[in-house]
Amino acid sequence: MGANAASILNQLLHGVRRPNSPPPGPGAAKAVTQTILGHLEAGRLQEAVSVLFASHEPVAHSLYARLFQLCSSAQAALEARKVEFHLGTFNRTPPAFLLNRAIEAYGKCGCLTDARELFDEMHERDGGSWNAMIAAYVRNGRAKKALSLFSDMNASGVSASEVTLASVLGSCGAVRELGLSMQIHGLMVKRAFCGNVILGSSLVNVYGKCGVMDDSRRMFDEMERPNAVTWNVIVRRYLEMDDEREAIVMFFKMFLTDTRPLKFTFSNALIACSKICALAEGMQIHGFTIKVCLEDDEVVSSSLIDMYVKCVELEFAQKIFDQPCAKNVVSWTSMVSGYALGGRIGKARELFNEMPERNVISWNAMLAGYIRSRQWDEALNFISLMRSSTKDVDHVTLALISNLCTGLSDVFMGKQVHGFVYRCGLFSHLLVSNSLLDMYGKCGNFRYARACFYLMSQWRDKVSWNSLLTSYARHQRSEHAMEMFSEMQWETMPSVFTFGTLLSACANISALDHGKQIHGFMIRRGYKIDIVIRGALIDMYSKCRCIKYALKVSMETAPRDVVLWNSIILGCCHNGLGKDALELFDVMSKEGIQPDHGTFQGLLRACICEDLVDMGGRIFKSMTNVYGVIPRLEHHEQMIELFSRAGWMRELKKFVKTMRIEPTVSMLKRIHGACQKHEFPELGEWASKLLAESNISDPCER
DNA sequence: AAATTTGCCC
Repeated sequence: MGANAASILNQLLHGVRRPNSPPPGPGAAKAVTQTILGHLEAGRLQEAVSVLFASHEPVAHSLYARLFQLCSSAQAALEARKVEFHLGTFNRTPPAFLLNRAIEAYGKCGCLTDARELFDEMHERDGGSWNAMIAAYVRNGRAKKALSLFSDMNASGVSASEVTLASVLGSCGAVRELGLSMQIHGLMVKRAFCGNVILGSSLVNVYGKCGVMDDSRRMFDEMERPNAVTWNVIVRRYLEMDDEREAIVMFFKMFLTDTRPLKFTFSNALIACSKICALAEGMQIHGFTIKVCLEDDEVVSSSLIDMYVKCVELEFAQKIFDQPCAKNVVSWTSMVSGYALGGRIGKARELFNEMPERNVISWNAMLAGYIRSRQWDEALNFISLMRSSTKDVDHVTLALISNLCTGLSDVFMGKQVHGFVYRCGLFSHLLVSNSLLDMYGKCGNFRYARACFYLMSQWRDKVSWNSLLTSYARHQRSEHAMEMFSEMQWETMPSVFTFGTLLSACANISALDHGKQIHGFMIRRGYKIDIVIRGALIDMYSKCRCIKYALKVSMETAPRDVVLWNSIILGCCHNGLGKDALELFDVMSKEGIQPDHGTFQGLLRACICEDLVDMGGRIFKSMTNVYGVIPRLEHHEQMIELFSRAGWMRELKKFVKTMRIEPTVSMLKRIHGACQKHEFPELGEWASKLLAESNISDPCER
């Protein structure tokens, strides 16, 4: 494109230079220069260049240099070409330093072809020419080109200056060129460039980007006077290596020096706090921002709001958000997201509706809220609203819609999402393909799940493996899940997510040895035994009839959440310890944990195995009256089981007749059986009549 | 500077 434009320009130029135009009189050049300077002083670069262009006399080198510089900062490619043409036409061999300025100007304008042509045609290149050309590549994101030119430079015997090395190190960071960076580091030591703070910071940066944080930190510690940029780099690199603690520590260290943090450093440190919910540190940083009068800055206040949102301190976030200067799309989206993911969907939607402008991220934040709180219908409505309000749909939107299909167990809709993803060319996006894989797997469509999994061979990660593994385990294919685990280790490392699933698989097939091996493996390899893993361990040990271990794991350490308690209570029931289960419920209540559906299934199961019919009845009533947990189908089934086993037929009748739900076929069968055993025909006939009717209306249910 | 996939009980 550049060459094409240049050739058109050449034609134009030849038209301008008429051969029979009168020769310029004496003093004409001076007049031209004056006119040009006049235009420049008034900021009219275009006019100045036009005057030069029409003139048939060379001007002073310094004027060319100034024009090139102005073209650079104004990013005026056409003007730069005109100046270069004039320079080349009226100077047989223009000095290298001027041509270097031209290369710089082309680089700044993004005209790499022009820059390179000029560079290649130069008769005499100096170090500056190489620098200018390398910098042009770097500026336009062509890191590999920059590095290959650097190698040409070395081959041609030109020695690199500090300026060159700074550009080159930047490119090394972009393409993770650790080897070359280390060579440059060596060269810097040899040429005593190590005191150069820009080069030092570049090395801290490049080592961090290449993932060798220890080297990055050593370089940082060796630097005598790290500046604000150096500090920013080290904080940022720790953050990107997921070492949020160290990022925060470095930020606080910085505050002990006299260096004033850049506002980006504030936001980097705040992001680190957000990621690990470090509220106390975040609040201290908030204090610092006030101290240096940056709390009103747009970027800093957005970061503060997001920090409070992520630490679930919505009141604090709201307080900052209420300041007029803090309101922009980003902070607004943070607030919506905070309320939405915190379950305060109504408040989130209110705020969303008030937004003066929204982008795709704002829409996604709201949609994520509906899906997180399993409000499927609202999510569907919101999606149609989104489709009619904006053209914006990105990979996150598609992953969210795929999750919605998973929640609805709607493979049909899921396939439509898949088709849409395919047409957008987004299937190779890891987030999207993982969501689709998960959708097929969780819906039990293993043919499609497998197909996705193989198509993803080139880019799948441990999330893909975990997702498929879990889908198998949840569809009663635990052995298959265990086999996949061995296969998985050829490709990626297992994570706590993997072990959570595997332990549950072991529990379901009573594979105590496997379960113990996993437990031991996790301890030996230093995996964190978090609350989910502890729940899975308790479940595994108790289902494998190893209640001693189960109780040991459960009582070892707090905290315990409701799922963990449910595992303990159910675990006791599995081992015939109903009374203990009921006692443990009191301990759970004393810890202030609210029971849920699962808890009551455990308690009713305890009553069944201990024949505590009265107690069961009281517990069932307390669900609605005391705990506000609406009994589900399973609880009704358990009550029927409880009365039937004990032969409490009148109570059974009363319960069945006052149930708020329709009796299922399996309930009717259980009732019918009990009535026969305990000779209670009045209810038995009712049950068999209903069974006969359901056989006609629903032949599939048998 | 904001949204995003995988795990335990029922």
